[in-house]
Amino acid sequence: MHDIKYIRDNAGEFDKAMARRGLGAQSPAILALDEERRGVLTRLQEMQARRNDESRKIGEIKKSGGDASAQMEAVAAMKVDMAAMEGSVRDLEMKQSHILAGLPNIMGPDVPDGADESENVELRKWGEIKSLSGPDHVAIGEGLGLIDFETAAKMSGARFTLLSGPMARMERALVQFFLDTHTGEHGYTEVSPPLLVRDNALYGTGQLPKFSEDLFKIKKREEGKDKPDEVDLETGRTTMYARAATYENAWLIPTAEVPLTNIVAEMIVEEDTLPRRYAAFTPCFRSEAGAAGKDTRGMLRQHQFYKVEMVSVTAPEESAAEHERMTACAETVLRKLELPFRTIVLCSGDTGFGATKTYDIEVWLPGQETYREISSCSNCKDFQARRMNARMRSKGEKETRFVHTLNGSGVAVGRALIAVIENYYDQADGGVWVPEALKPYMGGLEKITV
RNA sequence: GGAGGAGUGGCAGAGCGGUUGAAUGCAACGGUCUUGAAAACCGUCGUGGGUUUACGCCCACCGUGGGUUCGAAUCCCACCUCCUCCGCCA
Repeated sequence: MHDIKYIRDNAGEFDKAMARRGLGAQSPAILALDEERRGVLTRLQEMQARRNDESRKIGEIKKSGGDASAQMEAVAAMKVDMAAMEGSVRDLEMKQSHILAGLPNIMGPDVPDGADESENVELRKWGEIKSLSGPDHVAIGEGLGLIDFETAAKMSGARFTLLSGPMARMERALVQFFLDTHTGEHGYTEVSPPLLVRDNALYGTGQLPKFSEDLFKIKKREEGKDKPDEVDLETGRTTMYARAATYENAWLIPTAEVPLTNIVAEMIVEEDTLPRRYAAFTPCFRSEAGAAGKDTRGMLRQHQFYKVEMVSVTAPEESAAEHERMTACAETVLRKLELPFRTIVLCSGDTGFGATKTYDIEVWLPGQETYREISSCSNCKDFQARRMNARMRSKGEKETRFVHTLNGSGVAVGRALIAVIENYYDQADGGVWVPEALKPYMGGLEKITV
């Protein structure tokens, strides 16, 4: 959400920032609307002031036993005009906030210009690539009989995976390792948040209203429709989305960023309790509506995956440094896993809606002979805070300021599993070595073999 | 699912339909006192918005949205949320 005052005072700057997002000049329309809104508002308020005055007089007249019917009639006559103006103000306000809520965040000056992901800029590389190429996780996992896409598809459709045995355990081991590292060494507080959230939470982090098609929604069962007994006995199909009759219109979280960031929604936090650092392990649900046909092989892009997420809430002055720190925290777990990675800064065309600046960490995948995203760390500054009204107060200060929020994967568990499988593959026997860091979580197992 | 209760400022908690934006307490801030601090005392102290060069003036906000009224925190309706008890349940 953008500050209309900022746009009023910095229309040129604002339009330049939107131009970097590939948008035309936004301020003329916004400012015209704003002016109209304020014009009507001022006239309405003048009328309200007059009404209040008259009403007060009526009260006085009546108290002293006089006849106030003339005044009462006059005020009653004003009501028609006032109602119209109220409607018009509300209308204009809604139009305005609709426009403002739909515009992306202003990017940092140090974000490189570029049209798409091909123009992202590599910042650093780490690790020795031991296998430049090799079988992908699908071949390896199916060879071991521990990754099963067909069975998952049977019950759930495309973009689901079923892991079993030591492969399932390794996924859990990654989760444990990531969380233990971030809570034990990086100062994050572990959180186990709700996975179903309301509209306003998703609005706060910026997924709504623009990106609803990327999400899964729990729909209320309509009375008389979608009943469990309406399952078609021949096909076994039903149109029912959920049986939770008491819970309606919730969304499955696409990332723990949503519940974690919303912890501070509607709050005024004392500055000395900042930074707040939260880490959570959660499933993530994404419809992948815009990715049809993309990454269809394997478990790289799923409707459901696990992720350990980091969220920081900081004072405005601290967010840039926190961004670097958070990215380093994500890199650390990859270092400990000895997985080769590179860190890039996303160019203007690839930076997400709510971010001012985003670092992606990409891990080397021998099966694809390329680096693929495994973490994304963004500084949203006050963009989300404004939307969710998350503020802070400094010691001794009276006024509040919006906090800055940051989020980053620490890291995506499914993709980390892919990276381990492919980078620790032993072509001699088709097995997968267990990374040193994961051994404590694998009961000391050295290697996954047939 | 059934039956009740409640939503007011940073927090707690009052509030006959007519200067109530809202008592009181706590917290916070400024000051007096003190070597310093505490205590005590005095004072300040909600948010958002419009307008003004400025002092200021004005408007809105007591869960949300409607309604009644000349006038609503206060009355009516709907909704949302939270709490308690019962039932069911991992």
